[in-house]
Amino acid sequence: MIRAVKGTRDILPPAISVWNHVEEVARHTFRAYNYQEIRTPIFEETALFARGVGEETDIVTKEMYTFKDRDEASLTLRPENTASVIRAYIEHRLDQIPGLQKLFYIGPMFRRERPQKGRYRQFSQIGAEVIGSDSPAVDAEVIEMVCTLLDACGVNGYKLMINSVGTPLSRPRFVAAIHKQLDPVRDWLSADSQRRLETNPLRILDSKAPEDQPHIEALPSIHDYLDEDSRDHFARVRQYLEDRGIAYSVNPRMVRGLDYYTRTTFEIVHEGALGAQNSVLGGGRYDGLAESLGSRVPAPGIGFSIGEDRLVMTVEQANPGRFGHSLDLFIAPMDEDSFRHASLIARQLRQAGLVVELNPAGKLKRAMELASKLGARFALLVGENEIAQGKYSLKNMATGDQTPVAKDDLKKHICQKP
RNA sequence: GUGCCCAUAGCUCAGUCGGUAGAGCGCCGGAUUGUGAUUCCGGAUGUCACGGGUUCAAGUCCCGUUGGGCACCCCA
Repeated sequence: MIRAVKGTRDILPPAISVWNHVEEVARHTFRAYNYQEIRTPIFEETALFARGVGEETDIVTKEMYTFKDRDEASLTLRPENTASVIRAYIEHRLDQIPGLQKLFYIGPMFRRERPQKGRYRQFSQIGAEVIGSDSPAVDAEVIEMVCTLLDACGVNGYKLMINSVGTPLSRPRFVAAIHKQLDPVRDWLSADSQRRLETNPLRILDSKAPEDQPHIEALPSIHDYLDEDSRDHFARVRQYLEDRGIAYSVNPRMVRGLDYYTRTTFEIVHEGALGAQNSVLGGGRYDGLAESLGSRVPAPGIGFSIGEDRLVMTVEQANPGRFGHSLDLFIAPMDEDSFRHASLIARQLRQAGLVVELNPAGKLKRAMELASKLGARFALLVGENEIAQGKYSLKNMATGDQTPVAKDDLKKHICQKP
């Protein structure tokens, strides 16, 4: 038997209805904040991600699905979408369009990791980018929007964390400080952190190893090493969040795994359905990304991405069974003539916007059983008597009440709230 | 990439000391005429994940593979 490949999965009804709901809420929220959708290809030249995400990142060094095209070009299934959006921004000279570019996307990403709860090799992200401004006002609006989106999904109890990671100019000074303090004690660090000291010292900050904790706590804060502009930027972001009544905590240990982040970074975690992968959403500012991808004009930006799989898990837990498919009317014709007659009724009611299932002619008992199993709100019995009288037997499946209704009154009866 | 746990019917799971496969739910059919969700009766569930080994005999013990779960690394 051929099965879905490791780390991928089928999303079947009724689970799909939660996905649709989340996506509808997202689109609605994006529209309110004046974002427009962008769709970029699902694969790109490998160099885009290598340069955009960072040559030394885990994503690039060990998680990408990279393959050779027939002409030997190296292509990669996108592991994230920010680099692609910036590529499109540069390629189509979107800087020439008046105002900021506020773009959102929903779609699959691919990373070859070991699957576990909340982590898949093909997963979906809902994300957005605002390109063309380095104002902290934009940061605050973006963060407000993601909170609005989670609220609209009915997610409660999430925690917003923010931080500033400085700039490519200020960060090396902090990294130097980490080395100065940790190099002498490196033998006492966890094996992972000893490795990180070489590859990405910032990562040591959020190490979970118990033996690292005393050394981490002794480290200075990254905020002590921020340049003047970054410090001012961060203060204003905080001010704007407070103006909006958005609860947050500053987490100076929060470092993100992609090289392009500058200044503001943020993350939302939710305890509950998500196991160890409790991060629902992450994002940050990337003021130098466009130029590192070859833009001749500066294009500062900020963006985020929501792990849709994780958001769906959280929404499902908060509202179990709430987004099921609904069937307004099940039509049960009793014989061939009734079926042909009923098909016209079905067509009319479907055009009127109702969800209608037209059963083939057959035994009424079986039809009623099926109507019940399908969760139909109403059943419509169509037989010789009904056709002769011009009134059809409409049965409310919840109450069992059954009344004769003329064709033109059917919609009115079915649309009545029980 | 590393570690631990797991794999029996569509689903959730029993399966004793190694002796030839079971339950509940669901599914299908029936209980005379045109009425479901609630009754009663009946039926089919299956390469016991796959491959090898030990044994007279393997769902059961051993090895490998694949898949899944959880955690680490890392991230959404």
